[in-house]
Amino acid sequence: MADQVIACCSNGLASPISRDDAEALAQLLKAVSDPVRLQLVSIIASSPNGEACACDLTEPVGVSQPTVSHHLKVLTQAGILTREQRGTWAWFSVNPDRLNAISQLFG
Amino acid sequence: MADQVIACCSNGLASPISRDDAEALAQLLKAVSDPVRLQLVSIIASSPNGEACACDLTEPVGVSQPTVSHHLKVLTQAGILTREQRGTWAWFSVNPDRLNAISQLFG
DNA sequence: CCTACATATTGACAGACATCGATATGTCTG
DNA sequence: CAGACATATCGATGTCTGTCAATATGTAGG
Repeated sequence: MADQVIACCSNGLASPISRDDAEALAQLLKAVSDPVRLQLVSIIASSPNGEACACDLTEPVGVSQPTVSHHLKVLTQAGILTREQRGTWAWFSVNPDRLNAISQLFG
Repeated sequence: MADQVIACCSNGLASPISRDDAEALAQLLKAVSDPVRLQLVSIIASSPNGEACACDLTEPVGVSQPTVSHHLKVLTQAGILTREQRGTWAWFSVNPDRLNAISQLFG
């Protein structure tokens, strides 16, 4: 399982990984392998309270609203972002565990 | 510059990153966002002396020789692998700095 | 309920990419 | 130099993906 690969000390690539694990990890990595999505994550992570409204994300990244919505969905489905509806607005925050998983894979 | 973003403590996403930085980082991340490439890196990293011959890489990942060659090229061009020709054989080793860059970005 | 606004979905399209078979290039050995 | 073998390149193909305009859905406020 990918969770074991991601586990503890030294990095998760210290022993050969199975195709299934590689497949799961690649899916997680793909989610952050896009410039717009990296910008979105960095903006959300550095916002007050660690959360940001979708309404404030379209302008700084310079793509259309549907495209931002699409990227937010990809990141949310990958478990990297958490979505919370608050009235009219959708607030997104970063899931640190998911990012740490990537960090530990290569660290 | 991407190198600054990758720099030190806490993670590199703690402040909003520019499109150019995001573009450079995404390119690096894309290189490891493929199941076959993740397997290749893990196999090489866990080999004796931290290096492996291309001849030993085709079988374990289960794709054709040209495809493996292609993936090795992508990883090498991204600076993740180093290629060394030794007679008939090509030996590949992992560049730890490059992986640490990713680790610190998310750590 | 109707209007205004925020967000998501749909459909279309262009570009990127993983993969393969065929072939070229390179290197050693006899 | 010829044959064997390792690796890279080429060309083709099918699939995935980022993007947008148009539209739908949802959520207040008057």
